[in-house]
Amino acid sequence: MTHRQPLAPDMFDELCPSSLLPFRFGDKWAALVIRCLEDGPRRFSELRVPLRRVTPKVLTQSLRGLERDGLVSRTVHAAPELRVEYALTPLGRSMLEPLDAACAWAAAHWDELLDARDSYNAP
Amino acid sequence: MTHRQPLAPDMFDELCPSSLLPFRFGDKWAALVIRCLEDGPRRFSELRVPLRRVTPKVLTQSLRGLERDGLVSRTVHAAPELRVEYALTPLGRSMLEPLDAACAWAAAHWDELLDARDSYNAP
DNA sequence: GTCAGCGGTATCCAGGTGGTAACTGCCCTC
DNA sequence: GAGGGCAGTTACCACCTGGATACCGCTGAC
Repeated sequence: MTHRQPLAPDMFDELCPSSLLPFRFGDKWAALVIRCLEDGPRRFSELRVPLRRVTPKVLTQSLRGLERDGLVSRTVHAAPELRVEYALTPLGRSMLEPLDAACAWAAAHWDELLDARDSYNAP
Repeated sequence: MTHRQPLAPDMFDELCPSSLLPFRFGDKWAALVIRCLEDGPRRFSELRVPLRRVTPKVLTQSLRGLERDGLVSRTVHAAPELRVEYALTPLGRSMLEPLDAACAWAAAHWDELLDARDSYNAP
């Protein structure tokens, strides 16, 4: 399986910072990484395109965490050139379901959430 | 609406520490608080029973966060005696859906997750 | 008048998370 | 043989979260 479209640099520009949401999947960037891997394996440098706010160190951390939990696999192709591919494992793919549920909730209640914060800060 | 059963001290003893899961809802204790409020409003001291590992400061923090996000309401009854009740708002109740999705995923894949960690730490 | 229970606060502190900046080794191309 | 891309690593640092401990004001019961 190879991937179709290159990842766009502004892929997550519209997305609310995950720190605003009342839930998190894995560490700060894990959910976005999983989204990037949704339709096929990606290389390290490929992931850095939409996640350009993340430094390589932090991206490595996040990927190692996902790998440790068996959600993402890491494959090194040494020849003909160095090529490291990250892909969702079946377990990782199964996590798209709760992730989608969370995203759907956030999309449906985003305005309520913002209103609640506003009226709490300035009542 | 009043609550039926008192909360048991060992309510969450079996539950895996949320830090082991690849996702979190709100802060460390928020998901458990929401579960406690699932079938009716509860008092501060009532919540402390199953959440006895949480100090009052931290529980207050968590409740304030949930209140700020409009997921939980706080009502003070001054008479005849001081009585503070926390309850799920409709928004908070709507969050049970993604929360259940996450719990179902965790229950279904808990063993895989543990295996993945084991084999990562000792390959 | 003292004491317990309620619903918290105040203060301090340790550890973890995320970020910056710079650097590395390897291969390939020019 | 110099430079550039790939896939990171290293060292350092700031902030935030969560926890420990102690304390507070109020009320009602004894």
